[in-house]
Amino acid sequence: MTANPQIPDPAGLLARPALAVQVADVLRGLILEGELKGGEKIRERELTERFGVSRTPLREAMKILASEGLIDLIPNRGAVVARRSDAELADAFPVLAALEGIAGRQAAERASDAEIAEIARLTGALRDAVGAGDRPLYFEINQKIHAAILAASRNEMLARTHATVAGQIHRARYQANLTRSRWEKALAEHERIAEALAARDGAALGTLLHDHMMAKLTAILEARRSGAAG
Amino acid sequence: MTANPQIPDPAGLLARPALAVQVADVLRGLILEGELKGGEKIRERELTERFGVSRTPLREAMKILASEGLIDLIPNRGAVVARRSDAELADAFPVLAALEGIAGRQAAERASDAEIAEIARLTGALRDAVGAGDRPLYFEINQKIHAAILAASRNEMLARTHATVAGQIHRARYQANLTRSRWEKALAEHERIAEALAARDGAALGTLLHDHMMAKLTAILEARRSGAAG
DNA sequence: GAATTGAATTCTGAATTCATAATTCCTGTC
DNA sequence: GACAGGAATTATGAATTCAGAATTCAATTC
Repeated sequence: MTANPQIPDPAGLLARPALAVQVADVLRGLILEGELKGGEKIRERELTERFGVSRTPLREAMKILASEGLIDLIPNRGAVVARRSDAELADAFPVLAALEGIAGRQAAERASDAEIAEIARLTGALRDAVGAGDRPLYFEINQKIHAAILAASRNEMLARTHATVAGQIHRARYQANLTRSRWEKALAEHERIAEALAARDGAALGTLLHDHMMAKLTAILEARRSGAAG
Repeated sequence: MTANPQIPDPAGLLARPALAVQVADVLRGLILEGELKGGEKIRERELTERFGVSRTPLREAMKILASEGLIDLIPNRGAVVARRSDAELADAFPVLAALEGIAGRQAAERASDAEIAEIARLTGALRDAVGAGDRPLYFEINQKIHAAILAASRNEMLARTHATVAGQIHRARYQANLTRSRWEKALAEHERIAEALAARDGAALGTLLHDHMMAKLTAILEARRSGAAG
């Protein structure tokens, strides 16, 4: 008999995740995909009908997303999809850059050879996407590379933290209507990143990833300034 | 008429936070204060009676804390207070160190003179606490200094991210049964931190805070290794 | 015709109820 | 006496219900 009652073995063999967690995942997807836009009000009734669940798990899911910063809860008035100001974006990127920096340093130490090869392959595909002028494909591969580096860092806490911060500025990253010159610079940065990883040079990789992210911020803010607000 | 239904002005003048959020705050406090220990099972019934609320807001609160990583939800078996392994601690500290590093860099730029003076004052109090051999006081002031630097960085996203990561390893930080020599080294580090802030030397402050945090990790892991596990 | 007040409707907040899964304890058997 | 099986109890998951706040719309007055 333990004095502290404990769960012996989470196992999770056939344990289905709670409905609220599933709903949160779907809702998060809707927000990240842009189907629910920033500033938009969230109607409980509408979503319960859409998902076919009652209000209880939906409201629990909304609490989860609010704690992630994806939506804002306003007492007695429901929830709205969070809208990030330029100032908040500018604040978030140094945080993301620092997180990617550590990810790079740890990935250089911990990545398997297979992971390094995969990232090299993705970088090649990125070059092809730039050559073909395919922006959606570029964004997709770009995201895969960053996710692969995060995974290769073998740091669960880092990955979770990164995902939370990145989620809050996710949509902004696709607003960067990048110019050809910025696009090619970004590709060059990615190729140096792949090289540093292949050489397992953690310090260089960390710095490259950090600077890459900060350059992205500059590009996004410029794009926001030139293109009129949405 | 907006196509996107929007909340005109959150205002929040007399808007009380939702009961679930209040419950989450209290529960978080219980976990951080150590009243609910790692691995301990959370009984809904017990807590609803203690807080005088129904299960609904309590369950919403538990979803919030789970998304913060403070508790683990096990489907159909309730929740347990998360227990962090040494490996997870070792993963968390580089993340925290990086976050404090940016905090330092931004605080050097953005802190008001009053904030700098306050941190200098707290550092003096820290020296007194070391002189008096008062460890609880030392921990308290130490935490206030780090919080003050975070606040001075004027970066809400950074503060929130830091709080989330720090919360998950909070209790471990007080396990560091620090030796006299480590204690005095930490104090010296704090005095250099205060100096760098006074000089508004962001690069130095960032590095000092980063290294300070990593040194703390080393001390904690050593303390855990020598002292038997709890 | 515009503005303000008040009633009706709609939505959110929280408690309660119902269903289902897990744990515990007892009984019977080997 | 120990182990296996099963019933009873207890806890969790989710839907429903009830209460209260906010929004909307209409009516009245200036």
